[in-house]
Amino acid sequence: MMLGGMDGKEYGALHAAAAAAGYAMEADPNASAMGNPGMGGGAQQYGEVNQLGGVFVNGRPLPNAVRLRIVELAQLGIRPCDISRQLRVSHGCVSKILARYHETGSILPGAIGGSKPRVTTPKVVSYIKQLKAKDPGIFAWEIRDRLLADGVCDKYNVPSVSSISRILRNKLGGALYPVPPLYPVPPQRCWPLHQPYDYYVYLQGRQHAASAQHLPHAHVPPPPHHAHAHAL
DNA sequence: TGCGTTACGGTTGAC
DNA sequence: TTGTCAACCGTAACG
Repeated sequence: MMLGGMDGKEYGALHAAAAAAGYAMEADPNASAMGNPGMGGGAQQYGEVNQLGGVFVNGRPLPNAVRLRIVELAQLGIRPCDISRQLRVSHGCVSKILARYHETGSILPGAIGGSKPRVTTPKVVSYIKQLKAKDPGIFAWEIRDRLLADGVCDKYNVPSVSSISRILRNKLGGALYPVPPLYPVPPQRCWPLHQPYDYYVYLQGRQHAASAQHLPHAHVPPPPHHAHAHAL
């Protein structure tokens, strides 16, 4: 099937994204819950009904097929409000999915759940131990600077001063290695706030790792150019 | 009327 | 095993 207004390349890319998403209705626990027109949905299993009469599962992403359909219809030049009515998905949701598609090139929902990757890896801890052994009076923030300067960590995964302090206290033993006061402490920021896209990619990879194993390769959306423009 | 934004109640998964 | 936390979700409502 070829869609008007969309060349083969675009359409192929769209479906590649869907394929990478798993796009297996059977594999999606929500898929059969969608009894909406145009969704290819099966029998209603569970879920709530929105104002448009569409079925959704609160807290769970729309099935990939529906997400794909939204993008397809938009590519055909159909207005978001019409897509919303046709698929019985709230216009806010349509707007969100299209905005994400335009930004990342992916129809995939974000990774739900999980927590950020650990920054205090064994390598980092061992390096901190070395620094502390060489200079027992070193400040936590100095250690942090050294981790950056020596390339052990980058600005996105360097532990916070308080984390370093905790490592010194817990893993090195406060009695043996008295921890100097943290002050003066240079300004710092927390990891997820200034580099959300890295985390997005990390979680997305993690979440889809299982399903992507038997796919040629997962679709990795291009980094949004302003991913952290308003993240702070 | 169309649409971007946001509060809300919910789910998820690592720690 | 259980609870917490911080990410995500879609809907509904507002401007």
